[in-house]
Amino acid sequence: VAIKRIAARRTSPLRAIPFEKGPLGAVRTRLTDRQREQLARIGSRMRLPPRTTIYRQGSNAHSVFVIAEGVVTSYRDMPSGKRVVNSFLFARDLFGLSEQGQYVNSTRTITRASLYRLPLDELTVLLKHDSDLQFQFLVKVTHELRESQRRAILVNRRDAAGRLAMFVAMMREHVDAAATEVPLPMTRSDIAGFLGLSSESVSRAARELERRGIVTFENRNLARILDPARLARLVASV
Amino acid sequence: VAIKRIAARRTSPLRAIPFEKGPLGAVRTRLTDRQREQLARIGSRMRLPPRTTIYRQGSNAHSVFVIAEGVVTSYRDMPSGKRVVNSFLFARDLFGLSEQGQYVNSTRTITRASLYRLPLDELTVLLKHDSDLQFQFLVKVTHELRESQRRAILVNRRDAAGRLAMFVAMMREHVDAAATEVPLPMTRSDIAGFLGLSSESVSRAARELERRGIVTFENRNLARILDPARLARLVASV
DNA sequence: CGTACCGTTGAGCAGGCTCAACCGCTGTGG
DNA sequence: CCACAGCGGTTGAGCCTGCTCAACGGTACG
Repeated sequence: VAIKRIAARRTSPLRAIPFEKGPLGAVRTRLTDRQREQLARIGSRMRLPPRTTIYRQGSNAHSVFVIAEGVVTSYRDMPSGKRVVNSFLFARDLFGLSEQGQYVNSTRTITRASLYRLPLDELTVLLKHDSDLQFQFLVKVTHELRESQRRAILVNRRDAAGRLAMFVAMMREHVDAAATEVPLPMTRSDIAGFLGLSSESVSRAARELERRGIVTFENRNLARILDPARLARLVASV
Repeated sequence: VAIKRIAARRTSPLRAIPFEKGPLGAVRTRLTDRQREQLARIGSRMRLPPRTTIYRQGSNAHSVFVIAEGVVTSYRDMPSGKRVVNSFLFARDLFGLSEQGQYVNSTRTITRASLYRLPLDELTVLLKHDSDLQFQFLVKVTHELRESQRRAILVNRRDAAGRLAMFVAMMREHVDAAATEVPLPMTRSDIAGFLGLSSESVSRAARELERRGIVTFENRNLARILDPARLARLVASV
């Protein structure tokens, strides 16, 4: 069943921006049917309900995961009790970073999610034998690195409203660069952990953006962009 | 000349922690003589004086670089004039991340440096043909990603002294995990940009660590760890 | 030897954190 | 179907820490 599901996908299961521009780069972001089939052969599909821990930091790393559907968060619990959210992951994102055989972060579903689980040892062999496929992974990890750096820049801002504006803009990209409705499936605490703010500050920042008429937060899981131009200016004014 | 220099190296030109533990993982962190030779064939060596810009953000990305010797900083200048330092790079580190044909960060030497320049198009071809070599790059980029996440955690700390302590501990790793003398070749501004602090706060944090008897800053480019145990505790208390 | 920049120190301010109380939604069980 | 319990979210008061602006000292490089 899993094989059929992956093989049937027309779009690539991995999402990333290529190293290079141009037609060659564009081609590289997609997998061939044969590669999809190979991944499906070693992988298995998992369906998980919301708020389910996938693995914990420090546990033995056996697999890498690709999201077919749903939203996942990658985070670290610090000794102080604070939770740092590294990233929110969406369809076609890859996760399961390990170091010396152990996962470095914990991951948990936010929405109901469907994942492909790729055993690490088998994936390693496959990547060594298929350099095109491996190149996809290289591009993907490189993309993650850039995203991580973007987050670092985001957190450098002093003002909470600016950080939240950047966050809304980032989430917007996952729907459509021109979308006005932006779903925020994660909790305010998750957002706070990602932005390096307290959840109170996230609340206040949300109210601030509403006061300024830039974004409204219709309910806890939906933001609406009222003034795209001013949002863009605020985001750019780092 | 460049070919000889790379081929002569006994240690791998790339530094990273492998995905997996065990002997297999250990082997993977090293390149074969043939791979070194191949990299040398497409690459050229550059020697640069201190404080020399290697490339600027937004310029056309033609090459990837590997550091043979010296220290390099990767940073972004923001519209507000603030400079965010993404990373400090040392011997065997890889840099030259690009997106759609353009470099995403600027890079500059801190000390005198010796670099291997690898043209991107030739490197791409080489990686596609040598999946073992490509695997090294994959491991390397993955390592960079983890480092970037570590920095994100670091910056989440509220206290300047704690951030600076983590920084000193990080720099210490580049010498020896047990070293008491830690060279800091970069300026206070560079450190501030990396830690997400003002340079004044870095100064005050340095004074604070001295006051507590944990670290002394003997001169602008050398820190001495006085109390490793308390430093470790401070670093861990995130 | 001079000069410009790096680094340090001080004063005052602003913004985010903490603690605390309250509100509102959601989901569960009777 | 409704009531209640619990948690996520919001709002307020006061504190704390890092930022800004400013002046001064030191050092490295031309």
